[in-house]
Amino acid sequence: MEEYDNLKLENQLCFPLYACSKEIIKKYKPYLDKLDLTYTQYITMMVLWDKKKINVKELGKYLFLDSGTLTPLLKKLEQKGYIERNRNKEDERNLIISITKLGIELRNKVKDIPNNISKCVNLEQTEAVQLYKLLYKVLNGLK
Amino acid sequence: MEEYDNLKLENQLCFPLYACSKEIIKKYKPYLDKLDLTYTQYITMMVLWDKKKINVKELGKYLFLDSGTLTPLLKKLEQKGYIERNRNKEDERNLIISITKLGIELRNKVKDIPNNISKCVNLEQTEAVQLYKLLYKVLNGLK
DNA sequence: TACAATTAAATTGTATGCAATGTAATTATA
DNA sequence: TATAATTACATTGCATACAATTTAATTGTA
Repeated sequence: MEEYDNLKLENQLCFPLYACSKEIIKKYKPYLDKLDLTYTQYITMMVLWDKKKINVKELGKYLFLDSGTLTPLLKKLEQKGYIERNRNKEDERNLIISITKLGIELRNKVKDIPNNISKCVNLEQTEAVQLYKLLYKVLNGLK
Repeated sequence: MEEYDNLKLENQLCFPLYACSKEIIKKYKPYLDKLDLTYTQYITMMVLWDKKKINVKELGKYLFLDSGTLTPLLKKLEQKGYIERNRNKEDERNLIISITKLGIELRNKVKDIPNNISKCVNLEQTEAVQLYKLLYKVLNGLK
């Protein structure tokens, strides 16, 4: 082992994570472009399809994003009519994001995306599961 | 399996990739901040430490980045004195990036970063290797 | 050899992503 | 209860990312 081997790009763990993430997100683009959605908007809608109603703080926890990213993004989703933004009457600090009828309908238009993306990723089912588990182990174990 | 289960955030493979990548990059921040480097600048330097001289196109292939990202980034690294930017005399379209003495010396200052990051990531050595292999399998197999 | 096609960077425009700061509402406490 | 501390979101500033376009240099070809 040479002195600087651990500083080689091909010996990093973070780099393939970073590259992989970006390259797969690019694969979403043709599908999301048709719906005028970005990847970040898409995963935000995923949380909304599930939760229907959630405040920005909670949403940020699910998505690993902060208000600096979410505030403008949520305004855009509101403009498109997929969500509503309303202050919580009990605690005006909280902004409650709720999905609209149009937002719920959007789900039908993205139904096939996950399958199409799976086809791009050349992994056996067992490998995909393994990768998934390892990623969540890292994500939940970071210190 | 419900109709929309494949649209749940927790059933995506790309999302943990995306989140994991970002969260680990945040762990680099305190170390890189001290050196006034960003993560992207850091991995760019990794290629330069290895190759000494490379044009933008080639560099982009290694890093999965295009000239739109690299051009301003390389100008910043030039300002900091870590690289030089010179046109290839044989083919003026090519911009040759070469590492400077200061750039080579920088390597000594980042030597401990990989070890420090490894400590943040709660994986056994075998798991890390497994993750690494799966990531490169995805990266090289994307279609 | 003119000129079309290709190539490599640079530029432009849009959307993140995040640290740091600001603001307003709420909570804790002296 | 006045005010200090905390909290949630918004704003600002900087650095990516990347698609699309432009520019300049080179190559291919009629």
